[in-house]
Amino acid sequence: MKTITISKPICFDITQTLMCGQCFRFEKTDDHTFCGVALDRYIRVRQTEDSLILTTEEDTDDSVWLEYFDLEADYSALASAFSTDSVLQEASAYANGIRLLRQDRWETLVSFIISQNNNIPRIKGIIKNLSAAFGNTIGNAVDGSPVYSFPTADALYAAGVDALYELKTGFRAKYIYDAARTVIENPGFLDEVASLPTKEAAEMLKTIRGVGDKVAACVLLFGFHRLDAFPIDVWVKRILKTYYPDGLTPPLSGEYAGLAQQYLFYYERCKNGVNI
DNA sequence: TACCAGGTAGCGG
DNA sequence: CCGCTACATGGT
Repeated sequence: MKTITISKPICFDITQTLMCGQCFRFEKTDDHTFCGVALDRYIRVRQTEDSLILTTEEDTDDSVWLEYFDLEADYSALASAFSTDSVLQEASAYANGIRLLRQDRWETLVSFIISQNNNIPRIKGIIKNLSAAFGNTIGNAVDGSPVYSFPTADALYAAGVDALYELKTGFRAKYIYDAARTVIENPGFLDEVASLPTKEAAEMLKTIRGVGDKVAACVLLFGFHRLDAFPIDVWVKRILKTYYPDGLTPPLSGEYAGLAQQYLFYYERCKNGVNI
């Protein structure tokens, strides 16, 4: 194991970034420390006044994590596009520590299939159980318990739909299985999605059973770093109804609409006292 | 008990 | 092209 220290850029907060609902594999262990799995590695991350301190395996260097946490982008510049909108300005002032992670595509796809009509604690539980059952052991947590990678498509396909159902995935079991079948039958599927403009990419993702507009938008935003993808869930629906009766107009329809969405989503949930 | 949770497919109109 | 509902599960 080794420890990496990264000087903390402005507009970065580890708690906001890991608790804003974009990822499901981190647990908070104290005020500023999180443990979890990213890029098939077990990591511990802690934020101090001016640094991000990251403990991980020897086989990665700083650049891997700079990229994963998207620390090289100037979020203050991105957010400046929102200053024309008073609601969004308030949300972004509150949530401006969020960074849009560059997560694994396949994991993001399955995770957001699981997310449908579900709540975040239970989504995390299902993903943990799936990983323990069909992932690979990648090390041990601080308490000694084994840590597992997210299962490959091959592993989930081999497991079969019944085994997925056993892990309390409910009606989503057949959707997860269909996603695995899709990427196995067409190994270039996710690359092709990545090559398409956002709208066409969403249509391609939606050929998988259980992937609709919202899941596709989340997969594109969190797994393909498409900052123009705009997921509309129950929270965003309420926000739109209350503050945006005229529908999606800029900046909610612009090239950074997805970042705006995350600011609004996180702000609204915190305002309503939702603990993730 | 009924309703909700980062929704979607399948149906009838 | 709507709008409506079943769908698994666990928490409140």
